[in-house]
Amino acid sequence: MTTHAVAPRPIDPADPGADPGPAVAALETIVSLAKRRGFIFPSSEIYGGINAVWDYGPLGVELKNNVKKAWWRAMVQDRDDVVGLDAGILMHPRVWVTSGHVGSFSDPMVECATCHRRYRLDELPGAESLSQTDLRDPGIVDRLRLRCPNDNGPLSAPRQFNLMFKTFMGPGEEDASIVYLRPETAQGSYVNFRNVQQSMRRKLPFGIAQIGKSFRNEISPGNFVFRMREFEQMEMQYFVRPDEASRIFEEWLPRRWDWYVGLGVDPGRLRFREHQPDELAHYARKAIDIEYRFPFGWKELEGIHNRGDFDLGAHQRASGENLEYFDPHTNEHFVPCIVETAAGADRAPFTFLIDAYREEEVRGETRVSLALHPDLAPYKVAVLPLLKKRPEIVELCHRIRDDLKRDMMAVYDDTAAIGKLYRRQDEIGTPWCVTVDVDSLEDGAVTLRDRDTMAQERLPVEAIKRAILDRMAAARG
RNA sequence: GCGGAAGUGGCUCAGUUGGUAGAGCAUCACCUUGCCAAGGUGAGGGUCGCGGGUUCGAGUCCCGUCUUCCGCUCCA
Repeated sequence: MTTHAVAPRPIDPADPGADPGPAVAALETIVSLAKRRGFIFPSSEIYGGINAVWDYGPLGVELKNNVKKAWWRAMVQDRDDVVGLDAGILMHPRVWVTSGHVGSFSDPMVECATCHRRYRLDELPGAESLSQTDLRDPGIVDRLRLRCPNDNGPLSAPRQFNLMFKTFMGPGEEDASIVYLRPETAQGSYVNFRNVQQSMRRKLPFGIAQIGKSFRNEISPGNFVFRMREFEQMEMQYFVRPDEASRIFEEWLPRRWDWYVGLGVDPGRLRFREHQPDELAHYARKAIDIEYRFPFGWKELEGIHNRGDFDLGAHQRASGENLEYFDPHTNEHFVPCIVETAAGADRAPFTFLIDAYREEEVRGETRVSLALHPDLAPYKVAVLPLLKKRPEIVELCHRIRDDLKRDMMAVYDDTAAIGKLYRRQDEIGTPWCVTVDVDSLEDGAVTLRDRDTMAQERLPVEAIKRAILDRMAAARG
């Protein structure tokens, strides 16, 4: 059951959205920390790197997996109206024709030689009604004497900007075997609508949740992992009666907002932004983004879309298969409408990282900590010896760590003085440390230290795991 | 894709008019200390993004290329 402890901010399309604000960490700081501490590395770095791809390091993959786990928990495990799916990255090529991606993802573009502005050829005055063949004709610009609307400069021949990655299915590189890497996971849910609905005996409304990689040849990737060419999505497609679509769309807004806030994101750095009619995607009836105030401005974190019956309707027409739903209560047949929540599985961890970043001046030194929600932290607990000279202390540390490891990510470290060991864990967001000292050997008690409050509590060794699990449950609310 | 800026140990940077690559932090070892980045001694780690050119000699000058950042454009 979802609670709404935090009221969503009102939608404010007039908000300029350019002010990154002073409270957010600088992008370089996050990039640097991410690399230094093993969260995110540039891909193929020893070869000079590859544009717009980043690799998750040992801590990054824990964080990202935890984010995906939290999303799956909220979306599938906690709900009885949403089921999971893991469709292929490769799909039948006709899927992308039907979805509109082949058409509007591969626009013929022309560029002005003097001002370098670019235009969709079919949107230039005088070219609106050209056929697909004409739009691909290299001589079309000269033939129609098209000039740049901005400065009347000469325009280049049309070039294809296909945002989909292509590859070849089968050993022969013939045209017939070209397939695309999916640019979104959603279509896998749509083409499996009937399979899921029938095999799981679902009645409307119900949803299909998917987490998986998608690929887009973005024109301008960048801002670290914000826009990558290979990225991961967490998408949920909710199938509804047409007369309920608007109401259900509105219901998902606060749910998704609360998910971020519940995992620790400062609501002051979140906002809703509704798409204006002229920026709506071809499939969308209504679209509202949840935006986060990144170091580089307000940017989309997640999109919530009322897609109407565009998707199943289009697939039904193109495939010739019946994708209608029969409502046993009203005896109606109809094509379900879809409310979609589409979140970035890279943007979300990125956001949690930025939002959790804390700096504090302590005696001239900068103390960095990541106030990550316990569910998201790569390590839940570090077991540390106050002194490592006594073998019994090290041995007790290992015993405690091994026991904790059965239930959570736990780590042992003894390569520095205790203060430094604590701060190392602070910097990677470990919420709790367990410290074993000489007294522990006598009284069987150890110190449990909290990352955010630095409060210490003395607990019997046997009570440590229960105490941590209780605190994790409490943090989950 | 265009324009601008920048690439030097893991990170942040210094490196004079071309003359054998440095610092701080980090990492590791040992000694010391023992609850919040303590101190001492030492060690490892860089063919200066990559490729070519000029030069007796290039981190430094020239060309190309890749990557990152900023702006424009674009953006499901």
